[in-house]
Amino acid sequence: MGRAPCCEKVGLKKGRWTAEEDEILAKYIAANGEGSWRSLPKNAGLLRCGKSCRLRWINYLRSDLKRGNITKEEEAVIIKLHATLGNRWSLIAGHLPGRTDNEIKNYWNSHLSRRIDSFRRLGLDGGDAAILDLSMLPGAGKRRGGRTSRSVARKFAIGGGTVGRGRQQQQQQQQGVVVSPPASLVQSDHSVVLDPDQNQASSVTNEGLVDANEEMASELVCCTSPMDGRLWDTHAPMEHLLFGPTEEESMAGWGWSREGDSGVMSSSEEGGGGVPVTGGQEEGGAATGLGVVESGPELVTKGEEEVGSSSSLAEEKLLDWDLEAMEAKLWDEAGEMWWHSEHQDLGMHGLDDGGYQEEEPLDSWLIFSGASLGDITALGW
DNA sequence: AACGACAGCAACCGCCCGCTT
DNA sequence: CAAGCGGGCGGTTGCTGTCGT
Repeated sequence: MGRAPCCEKVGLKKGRWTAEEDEILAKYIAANGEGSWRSLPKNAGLLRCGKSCRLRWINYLRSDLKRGNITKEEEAVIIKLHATLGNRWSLIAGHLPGRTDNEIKNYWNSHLSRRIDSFRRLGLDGGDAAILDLSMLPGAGKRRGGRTSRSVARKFAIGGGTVGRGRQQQQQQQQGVVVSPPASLVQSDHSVVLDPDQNQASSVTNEGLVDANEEMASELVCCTSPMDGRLWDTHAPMEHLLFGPTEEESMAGWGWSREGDSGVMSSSEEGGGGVPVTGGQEEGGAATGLGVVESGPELVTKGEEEVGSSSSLAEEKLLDWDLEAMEAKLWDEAGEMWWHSEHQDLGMHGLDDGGYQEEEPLDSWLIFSGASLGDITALGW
């Protein structure tokens, strides 16, 4: 039994607002103030739904709006906050004066989700996505062959996490309930097939150590789920992950062509001393994407209450990470860890000369491994 | 020049929540 | 306590301009 509609839709105008309508609405609100949206159209003489009036005012007519030209700084804030808050656009907008949730949502869906997805596939983190430009990618500048069309996105339930993802699933995510692996990994035409069961059985288990040995390193790929931040792995060959299905989409030239070159997070000693990665809530484990240190502070499960109570703290922390302190603490508690990876060879960090970088910067690792601010908070930072 | 595909954006829709009655 | 209402939020859709063929 649904709610009654907010207004009688019969005889009401829909679609684009005209300048005349804008003027009427603006003048009415200037004289009478905001609120009473249901009765506003009638009182103002507008043939519009009250909700439509509210939306038009909040998103476009308010005087304190910036509108357009989102800066790099704002973009970075959006990316960081989205990493923790997910699609809670109103909360994100609260950190960006003059920006509305609708504007941020649209910007994310049309610009950032695509970019982040691209860089995640390359094994980079969201911060890099904020810095680097899509135009760096091969084939950039051509509009075709880029973003998945909405019809296809709907078909395969992909596309920035906004298509085909309902409120219930979002709540499950926030509460730490295990959700399905990202459809982009499961059903994409990149031939990357990630079976959750396989995930259980492979080196990155829900509660086990990341235990990648050299043999696995030749084929194991770690991916961060854009849906829930979990760390997934796949035994799909790297080139299947990174390289598009067509020549046009090929990422050739990005330095991943060497056989066996893959990003694998490893423990310092095989089977011990490493960083356990908890990926779900089964068996009582915390639902985190970050490898939570077993000997560290008590885990905080990401139930709705905890998330809600710590969200503002998390936002502040996210915007002001003390990475040095985090790193020191993590090293103290987790022991040695590093990226057993040459994924810096991508060239995006300027190491396209084939140089080997043993240690991955912690911030990259955290983001890549899907750490959320809840995780960081749980670790006591 | 015409057409189709796509991106970007404005706006709508349905659901949820808090408050009031 | 239940129902209704107002408002807010996130997801989705439809329109329009742009680009490539």
